[in-house]
Amino acid sequence: MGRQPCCDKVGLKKGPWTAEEDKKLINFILINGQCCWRAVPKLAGLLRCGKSCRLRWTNYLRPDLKRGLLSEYEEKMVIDLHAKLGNRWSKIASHLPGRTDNEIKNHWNTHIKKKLKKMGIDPVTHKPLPPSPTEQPQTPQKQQQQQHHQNQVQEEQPLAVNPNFETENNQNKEAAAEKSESSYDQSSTITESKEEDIIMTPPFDTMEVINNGFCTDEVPIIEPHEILMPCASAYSSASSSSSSSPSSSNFLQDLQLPDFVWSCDYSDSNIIESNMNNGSVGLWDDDFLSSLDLLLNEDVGDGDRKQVLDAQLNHCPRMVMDQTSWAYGLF
DNA sequence: AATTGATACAACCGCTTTGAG
DNA sequence: GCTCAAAGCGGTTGTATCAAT
Repeated sequence: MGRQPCCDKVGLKKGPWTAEEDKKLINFILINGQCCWRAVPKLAGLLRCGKSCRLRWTNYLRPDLKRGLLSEYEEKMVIDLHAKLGNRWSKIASHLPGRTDNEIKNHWNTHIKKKLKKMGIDPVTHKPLPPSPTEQPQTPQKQQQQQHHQNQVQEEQPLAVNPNFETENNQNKEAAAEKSESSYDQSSTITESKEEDIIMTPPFDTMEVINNGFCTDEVPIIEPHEILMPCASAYSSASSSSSSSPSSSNFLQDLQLPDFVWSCDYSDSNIIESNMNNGSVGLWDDDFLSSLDLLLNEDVGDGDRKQVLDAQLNHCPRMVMDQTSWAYGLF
């Protein structure tokens, strides 16, 4: 009974990925799509654990990833979502297309935490930090008043980070309503949807703090719709502004990938439509696929190339349709 | 120029959840 | 219904880079 272990861990490579390994992984997933990570290393000719391949793909190689610093808007969303969801990074990441849980987690630990502390906000509870011993301690009455005020804020100002949230909330409510209609056990359904779907009101008005006092001067203000960059330049700028391992920094240059639009703003379908209409090259456009094919199959003779390309193009629609996390799945 | 400390982020580890057998 | 591998997830570590001394 049971299955074979995911990997025997003997002779498996660890540490930073090389451009060659990235190339192999990209090539494999281009052809086969994401399936059965256990088999990926063997089939792709990698001395890596399947888990490692999955992480490398989801956190770094996935084509719909945005790179670079989080925009002010994204930071606000992260803070707000963290207030509601806690350290459930994958849940938070699901609200930020193109961002991974790992990326958000890292950004939280390195940037946002400090900023919140600087502002006198506890990054764990999202409540004002207790006064330092040098400050006058609050009387119980004052604390009660403050708590009362927070409760009022909670009641009076349902969170509205952005229109999408409102839509989501409505959708969640509708979903919850549907659930309750279809389920006899209403109480458990509601509890579950509260837990998983409904965006709860934060313990205090985070956005007020953000809007009034959030220090954003350390972060370049880039609205999501502005993040539409030629791949090569985007990566070179990202790698020049941030430190990353030699193997991972600028890996696209290592791979000598052609220029194309590596990421786009999934939050604005109009922009996507506009880009598609005006002929901007999306990642999985035929142009890209043929370019990448030329790269990845550079050792394939001209006669074989068309055959390989056709085979890959046949596979790609399946891959795109299969992966809901991918951009086109969001349309 | 060398050393040290801080920072950022990719990758790993180990626990939990999911689902196939 | 049980077992166990696969996948998912969050916490932690390792390492490259940069700035300060």
